[in-house]
Amino acid sequence: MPAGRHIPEATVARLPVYLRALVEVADAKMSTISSERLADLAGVNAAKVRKDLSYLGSYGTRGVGYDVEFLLYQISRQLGLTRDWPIVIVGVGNLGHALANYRGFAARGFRIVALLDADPGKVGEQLGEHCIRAMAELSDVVQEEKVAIGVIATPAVVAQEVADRLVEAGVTSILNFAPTVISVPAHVALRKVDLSIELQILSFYHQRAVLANGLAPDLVTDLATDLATDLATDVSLPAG
Amino acid sequence: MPAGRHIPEATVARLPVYLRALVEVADAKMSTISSERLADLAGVNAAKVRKDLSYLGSYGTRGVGYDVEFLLYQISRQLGLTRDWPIVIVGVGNLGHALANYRGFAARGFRIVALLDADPGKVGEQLGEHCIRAMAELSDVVQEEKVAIGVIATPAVVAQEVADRLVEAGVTSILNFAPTVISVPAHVALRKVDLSIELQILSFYHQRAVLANGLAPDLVTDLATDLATDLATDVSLPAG
DNA sequence: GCATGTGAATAGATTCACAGCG
DNA sequence: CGCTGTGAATCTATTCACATGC
Repeated sequence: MPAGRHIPEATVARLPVYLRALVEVADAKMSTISSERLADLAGVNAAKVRKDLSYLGSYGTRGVGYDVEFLLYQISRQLGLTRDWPIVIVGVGNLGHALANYRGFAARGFRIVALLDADPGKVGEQLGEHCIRAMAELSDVVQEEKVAIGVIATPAVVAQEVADRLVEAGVTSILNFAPTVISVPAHVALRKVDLSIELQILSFYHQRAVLANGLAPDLVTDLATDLATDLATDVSLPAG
Repeated sequence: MPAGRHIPEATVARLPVYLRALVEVADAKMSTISSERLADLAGVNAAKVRKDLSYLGSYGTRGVGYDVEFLLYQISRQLGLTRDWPIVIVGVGNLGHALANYRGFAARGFRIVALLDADPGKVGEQLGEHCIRAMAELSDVVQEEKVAIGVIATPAVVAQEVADRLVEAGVTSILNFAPTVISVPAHVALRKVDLSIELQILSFYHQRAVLANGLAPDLVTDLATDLATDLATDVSLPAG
């Protein structure tokens, strides 16, 4: 069967994980791999691996497994990683810095072609092999370098404006690290990474576990407060 | 109705987004908000907001909306944000640096109590108000400060070992930034943030869009290659 | 024999649409 | 009348279980 259309979102999100596992397996000179082994490496179960891979086509061999190199190529191709993608990073604070130095991008074909910042004090500063450029140059850079993806690493307050300017300049995919919701036209792909939200989600499950294990003497007071809260309707909030 | 049990995972993941929106709304001195308005601010639709909030309890008023302060408190409480959570960050490279300086953590009650690194060259170095400590101190710090959450910002190769040591020291929630799958006992909550995976997912949708718009003359060659690939079975892979 | 590939079954999330209530 | 709260309907994702084919 020639690769079936419409790969589910959840599957797409797992392909990069399989890809990484396969790179390791290939480095270890294994030439085939079973769905079960790949599942272990990817931290999922074997049925999911098989279903996911079946969306790409029937690339395995029954009784044997998947050819590692072949699968590597197919997944790379699906993810569009057989070519380089030029990216720009807007906002060179702590996070922008870390992103600019992050070797994982280059390793997967994401080539940083420019670092931009609105702060005139930063413009001109050298960072690795890049010189920080002014926001005014955004449009030119995007056009000249055919930039596909823009990364927003600015403070939240300016994130929407930066997104607008990226879109205006012709960028059609955006990765947003600013801790705020931004909106873009329908034709622009948008993903977000929010560091403090991840911690808050963890906090939820952590608290849940603590409560479940009865290990939280100091939570008892809070439960009392909660009860009061459920009965009363007016509550003053500890400053957020 | 007193708050119903079992909040779905997808809902939990959105609560922090609502929380942030509500903080803004509260700052703007609005005292009530409709599901529709909150949905706009959070970038979702109104039905979802109502369903999500209904899992916390019936906290709205028909014909009016939700009381902003009250909702803020209820969500904070569910997320366990009415108290401080001591966290440790392991690995003070580029990312660890950025995380240590990230103000969003403190703003939500995540108090960094220690920065640790395996590199003896870094130990002793001052970073903000923290002095980088040796890995050997992990266990003591976790115990003394009752650390709830460990953040892994190390290279991938040592991430599993760091996770093991965190668990051993008594940490029950882990946020992993290292680009690798790690496994932890069932009682430990684990979340991951993978920067390069996000870009790869974007790349998929980007490529998809480009193909759909017929804007990719240089992809034609690739399609030919694909076809050949589908017919042949042996393929050499551009180095990953 | 053994591991893939996949329909069918189940579980989970989203959306619809409207009854219920301030 | 307006907006919440929620069953029912729909859509998406996961898991099961086994026929299929090397």
